[in-house]
Order: sequence, then C-alpha cells, then structure tokens
Amino acid sequence: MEPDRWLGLDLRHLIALKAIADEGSFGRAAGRLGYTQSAISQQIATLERVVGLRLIDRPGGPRPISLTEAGRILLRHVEAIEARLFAAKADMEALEAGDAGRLRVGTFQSVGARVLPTLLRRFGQEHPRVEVVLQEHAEEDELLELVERGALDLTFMTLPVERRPLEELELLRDPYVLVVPAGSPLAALKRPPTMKEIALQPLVGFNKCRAMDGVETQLASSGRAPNVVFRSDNNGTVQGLVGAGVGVSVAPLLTVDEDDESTVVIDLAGRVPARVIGLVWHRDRHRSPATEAFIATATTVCRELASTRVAA
Amino acid sequence: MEPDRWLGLDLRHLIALKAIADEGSFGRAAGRLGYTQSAISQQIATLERVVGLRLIDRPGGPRPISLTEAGRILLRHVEAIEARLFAAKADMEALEAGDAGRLRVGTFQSVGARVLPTLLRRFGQEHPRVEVVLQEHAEEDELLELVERGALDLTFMTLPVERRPLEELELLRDPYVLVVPAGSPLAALKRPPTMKEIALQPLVGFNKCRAMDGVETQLASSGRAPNVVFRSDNNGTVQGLVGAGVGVSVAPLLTVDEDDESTVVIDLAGRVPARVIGLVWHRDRHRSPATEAFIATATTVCRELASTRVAA
DNA sequence: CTTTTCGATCATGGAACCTGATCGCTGGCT
DNA sequence: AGCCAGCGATCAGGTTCCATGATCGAAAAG
Repeated sequence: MEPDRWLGLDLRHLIALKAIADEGSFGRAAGRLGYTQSAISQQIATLERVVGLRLIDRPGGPRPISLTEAGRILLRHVEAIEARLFAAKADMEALEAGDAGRLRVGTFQSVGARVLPTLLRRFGQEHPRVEVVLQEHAEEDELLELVERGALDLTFMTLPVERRPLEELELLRDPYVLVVPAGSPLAALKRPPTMKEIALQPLVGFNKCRAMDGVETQLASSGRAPNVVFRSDNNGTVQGLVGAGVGVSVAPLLTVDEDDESTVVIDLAGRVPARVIGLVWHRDRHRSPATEAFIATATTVCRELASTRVAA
Repeated sequence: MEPDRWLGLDLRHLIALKAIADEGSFGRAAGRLGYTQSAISQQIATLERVVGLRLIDRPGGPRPISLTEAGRILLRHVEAIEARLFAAKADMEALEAGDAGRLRVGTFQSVGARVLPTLLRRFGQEHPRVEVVLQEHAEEDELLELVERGALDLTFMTLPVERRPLEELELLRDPYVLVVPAGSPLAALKRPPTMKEIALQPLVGFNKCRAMDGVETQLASSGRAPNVVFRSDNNGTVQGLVGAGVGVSVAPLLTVDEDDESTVVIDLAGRVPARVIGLVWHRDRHRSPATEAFIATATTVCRELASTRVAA
C-alpha cells in the first residue's frame, strides 16, 4: 500500500539515470543536466540504495560504463514516466494558453491541397470558437516529433506509424496512380501497365516521401532498377515535368491534378498498395473537446470524399 | 528539450495531489501520507506554482474541495506515472528476490483442475530452473488486483478484462454445458434444450463466478426468472448436488467431471457464449524470459487441449 | 612509470522541507 | 444573531537533505 521510500525518491534521480544511459558517462550526464559529476554520482548512489540493486556497471578507470539488467529495465520505466510527464506538461501549457482555444494540427503537402480546404471550412462552421493553427512540414518524422513533444495536438500522417506513444486513426486510402504525358503509349493501353513496363520508363519522383520509398523499392524488386531522372518535393513541379515529357511518375492520387491537360492519369488497379492517410495524436495527452470534434469532422469529411471518388 | 523546472518537482507533490483527490481534503490526505496538513498545503502550493495553474478549488470554510479542470487532467497523468512507478518497483523487487527464479502465477478453480497439471508438468520439464508459485483465489478481481500491484507476474483470468494497465492473451474457449442428473428427461432430448426449458428447472449455481452472472442474466432475460435453489463455490459440490437430483446446473465444461456416473453433460451448442480463458499480465512490467516462456507453453498446451477436445 | 580519465568520497554551505502554531474564512448549530 | 467547528493558508524555526569543490583511487594509454 505504501510505496516505502520509493515516493521519497526524486524525479531528478530517474532523469539522471536516463542522462547517464544516453551520454555513457557520469561527467557528461552532469554537464547536460547542469550538475556536477559529484552530484550525479550521489544521485545514482541514493537511487541504487532505494532500489536495492546495482544499476550501473562501473568497470573503473577510463573504461565506459554500462547499465546492468536492472538498470536497463528501470530505464524503460523511467522513459515512460518522463514521456508521461512531458505529456502532462504539454496539457498544462495548452490549458494555460488557450482555454478551449487553439488546436495545432500538422499537415503535409498532399493533404493540404485536397482534404484540408473542405475540412477546415466545415470545422470552422461547426466550431467557430476553435482556432485551428496549421503547421506544414515536408518531413513526416518531424511532425511525429512535434506531436510527441506536445507542440502539436494532432497531425495528418501516412499510416501506419510504429512509434510507441502515439495513437492513430485511418481516414482514407489514397491509391497510387501512374501519371504520364498526354499522348504517351502507356495511356493507350486498355489494361493497367505492369511494374516492369513502368520501370522501363524514365521516372520523375519525390525526394522524401515515406510512401514513395515503398513504391520505388517495389519497382526495383520487379526486376530492373528504376531510372529516376529527376526528383522534386513539389507536387506541381513533378506533374509539370511529366507533362513536359521528362518522364512518368507514380504518385498518390491526391497529389495529382486530374484536370491538367498535359498529363493523363492511369489507374494502377491496386498493383501498388494504396497509401493510407490518417490522423495521429499522443496517446497519453488529454483530448480536449476541440480535438475530439476535429477527429470526428475529419472522419466524416474523408468518408464523403472517398464515396464521391468511388462514384466518379 | 529541458523540461524547465518540471524536473525539479518532487514525486511527493504529485502523490499529494492524488491523495487529496482520493480523500477529498488536505487534512485527511496529510494523515494518509504521514504528513502535516501544513506540509500538504505547501506541496500543493509549489505544485501549482510550477504548473502555473490552479489545480484545486478551495471554496473556503468546511465545504469540500474539488479538482479544477487542470487538476483532473493532471491527476490522470499522475495516476499513470504512479502506476508505472509501482510496476518499476515490482520489477526491481522481482529481480532482487529470485534472479531468473520464481514466477508467481494466479489461478482459479476450474483452470487449476484441468489445464494446470499438464501445463505445469510440461513447463517444469522445459524450464527446470524456474520455480512456479501458484496462488489460487476465488475472487477473480482479487487476482487482477495482485497483478496490478506486482504481487503476481501472471494470472489466469476470464476474458475480457477491461482494466487499463493490463494485457491479455486468449488461451482457450470453454463452452458452457448443462449438467443434469442421470436419467433426467432433459438428457433424453435429441436437441439441446432451450433457455426457457432450463429456466424452468431448479438450478444449482456458483456464488461468485463472473461468467456465471452473465449466464444467469441471460437465463433471466429469456422470460422467466431462474430458480436457483442452491449455490456453492466448489465445483465438486455443485456437481454432487446435481447428481443427487437437487437441480441442474449450467457450468463451464472445464469445471465438470465428465466421468461422473451420476450426472449427464449436455452440450448447449453455443446457446450460451463460451467462457474465454486467458492469461493476463501487467502491461508496463518487464516480461522476463521465464514469463515469456510460460506464456508460450500455456499457449501450446491449451491449443493441444482444444484440438483433442474437438477430436473427442 | 607517468599521465589521463573517470567515478567515489568527504566536509561544508545553503536551500528546501516539514513542523507547530496561528489566522481567516465559511457554514451549521443553538 | 452569535458561537463554534472544520478547513486551508501562512509564518517562523529547526532539521534534513543536497549540490558543490576538492581530493582520492583505479585502470588504461603512452
């Protein structure tokens, strides 16, 4: 019932353990935390006294230290506790800043162009008092980082995401299509082109799109290494290059402007597994009514969008 | 990056918040934690100073206090952190006590009689150095409690379990059967009896079997209130009473001795959803190799048991 | 053998914390 | 209305605990 002297221990002791594990030395850990080496040494000493087990192997001399079995196990708990503490801090700061106020949402290009306009308009009508602050970032990992740190309340993301303290919800599946210049022989085919036929073409690709990598490896594994002649991160640029006859492009449908006269969009008929777009948020953070509402609206908007696309 | 002064706060501050929330008063919280009311007051004051928000509404006078919105949100984080701390403590103690040693497993009667013997024999052969300590308890909730507190490493349980910090694994489905005295007219039926026919019989039931409650409510909802003439917690007693003609019993197959000549076991053909038996453990605790091995062995043993039963 | 690196140890000054007493406030009791 | 009881806030004081800075010991590198 009473956790003995465990409650007497200080969070700093646990953080010290983590710092040591990260830095690999008492001294460097002390530097990072703004303490003296002596202080760290004593903190670990008391921590080990409380726990009753040796947590760190000190071989002595200038040899590097290492965590014991117990230390490694405890470290995982410490990391979880620290993460939860960050989440708490983020919640408190959000509560302090805007009461029912701001909702900070991360996005990336292809979502921004298609889904967001309708979603934001709808959400603005339904919840006029909530101010949505968007943050676009090319690196999806950066967005996850921000969510973990509590700098974002939600983010759009390509699923699945395997990071631990996150929860995800699938919104829609965005199939990959082949974009070719108007008049390309591939456009004249009655059937969807094979992977090998695509790999024979000069390709225009994206720089750093997580899902793109998967497509390229699949192309590569289909025999011949794909010949990527140009890369860009801008959807319009890629499509423009395709239209100019530089090459063809395998791209998520949402990133393609289907009204562009200079290009033709060819369905890949599921040859490439569709990109799954969803929302991701911090599992441990408080979900405000505004957050829940945003998730709900996003769900319905995307369901509508998916059904109209099927109809069209 | 640096969590400001958040790391300066003491675990006791957080625990104080929880104690206050539980007890509903600064004074009682102080008593529970072995402090003075003054100390608690100051702890909360510093906590609120660090957080920057008022966490507790003090109406003044003898009126009861209440948590603010921020307080409630923070409390949930505190509970998670405290739970994680308990898990860490349990892990450390387990590590301290027996190195690869003891494995503490919770059971209840029906599992104990059928599954455990084979499982323990097998596990003992495969892992002779692990000492398995069994703890049987009639109240399944108690078992869960022990797992949460870290007093047990694993427990058998009727699934599903909705408690939060637990993880579960389904082992086998144990169908409900009707046990009637030999020569009962119900035994002569070609078809499984209906719920109503069962409800008309005098019933012998269990006192506190979580799954049993579900069966009885289903019987009750089938029109007529079931007539329970006797209750016992001992499987043998129940079956003995049935054999003596006191009544019939709806019981999980595993609790029934099918070789008992005085009773007949009738398949209910899925009229009652089967009881799901599985293993439950603390999600946040370290799973030692011994734990993993036990889970693995239990899985295979139960799979074998299920297939032989289907064959028979 | 010396040097260097790193953690352990020790005494000291200072900060934080708990205690005990007191005050202010509010609602209920008479 | 007035008194009292219950509860939290506040304050001064003493103690404990903790970080500092210097020093020591051990082990590898040169």
